[in-house]
Amino acid sequence: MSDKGRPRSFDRADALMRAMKVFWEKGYEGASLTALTAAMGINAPSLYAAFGCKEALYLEAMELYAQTVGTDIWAALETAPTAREAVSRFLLATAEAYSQPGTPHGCLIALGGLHQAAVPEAVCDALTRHRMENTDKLRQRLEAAIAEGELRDGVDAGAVATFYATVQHGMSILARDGGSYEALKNVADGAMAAWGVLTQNTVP
Amino acid sequence: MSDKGRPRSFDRADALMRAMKVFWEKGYEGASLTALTAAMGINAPSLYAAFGCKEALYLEAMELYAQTVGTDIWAALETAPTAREAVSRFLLATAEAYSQPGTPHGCLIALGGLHQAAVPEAVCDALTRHRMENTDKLRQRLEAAIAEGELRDGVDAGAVATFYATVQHGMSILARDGGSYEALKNVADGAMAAWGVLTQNTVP
DNA sequence: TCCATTCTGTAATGATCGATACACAAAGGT
DNA sequence: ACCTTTGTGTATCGATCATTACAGAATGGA
Repeated sequence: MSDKGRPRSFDRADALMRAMKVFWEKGYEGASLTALTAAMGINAPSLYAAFGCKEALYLEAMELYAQTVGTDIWAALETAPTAREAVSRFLLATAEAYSQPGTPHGCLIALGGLHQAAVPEAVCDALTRHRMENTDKLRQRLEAAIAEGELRDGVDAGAVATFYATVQHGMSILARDGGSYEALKNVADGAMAAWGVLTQNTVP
Repeated sequence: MSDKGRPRSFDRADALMRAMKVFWEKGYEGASLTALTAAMGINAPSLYAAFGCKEALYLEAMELYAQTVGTDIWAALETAPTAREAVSRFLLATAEAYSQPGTPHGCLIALGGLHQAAVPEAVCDALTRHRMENTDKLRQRLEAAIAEGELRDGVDAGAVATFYATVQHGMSILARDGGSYEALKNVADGAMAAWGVLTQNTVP
């Protein structure tokens, strides 16, 4: 029913990926329609026909980021045999991703929507929600480790998860400031240095 | 020589403080001239006569932030008797400042200029430089501790400083996401949990 | 008192923003 | 071949952005 009319002359998925990179580098407010259409190789009306509006395009780009770049980073959480290894690999994957040449440094989601006034409410909310969900993934992995007996019963999984998520967010800023892979790895190692003490603490 | 002509009808320092709060909450790009002049209680020509342009106003506001809010946070570095206590107090002061009711959450400097394209180059550079200088303050305190014998000779002061600065940057994002004082303190405690291991490591 | 100087408020500047009106092109269905 | 439907390119929309012309108001100095 929808294969009538003139066919689209560009690859929607490819255009979305290009838009994602622009948003990643410049942020929502820094990515002008002019910059977006130039990078996507299309004109404004095509963008609006295919994606709705800038806000909707951003939300799609954010999801694409989460499902491509994000997946690389978070995959370790589910494949590593122990929680400690999972968090360690997660941080090292972060260090690697954030210093990857050819892509913007730091995380689209961590660095986006930090100034409410500069961004539509829905975008700000979606970004905050994503950050929360990521913290939650860490927490769930830690809780699984408690259930499996790797970690002591009573370890505050939420607190530990918040700590590692926060370190990762800081790594985005470090990456934006030009921090090298070594600098990022150093932070990852530093955070893992807290593991022993953190997983000894119990909820009071 | 300059007390000729019609006197200024507003308090420049007060207006700058109000502008600082707007930039703090909204960021450079989110703070429109309309919002700035409204908060400052003056009209655009008065703003331009007193501060030059938006970019110059931002740079002044940033310096004011560093010398007021910033000083509260960094004071501990110089007053605490040991480096460990200095860093610990620094992180706790951060947790307190970033959750202070009545002020925007998180740090103006940590959260500013993270998207180059959305901000004048000079602003972006000044913010990055400030973040670097802050890391340097930590490093210098750690090096002093090495010189004094508190820390082992060979501890990588730069690496430890980068770790704690990065954690603090992450705390700004946590604060923006509504993280409570308890959540922020929890991160501070987590970072301090790494102290023992970090200060055992030596440069290879 | 009159002038030079500086500030204030109104109102407007050109530039850029996100978003579209419109006419034409390219496809399928009949 | 014709109609319907949808995408494309040009050119433009009103809104908002940062910035400023301009005329009047308020001061000190002559």
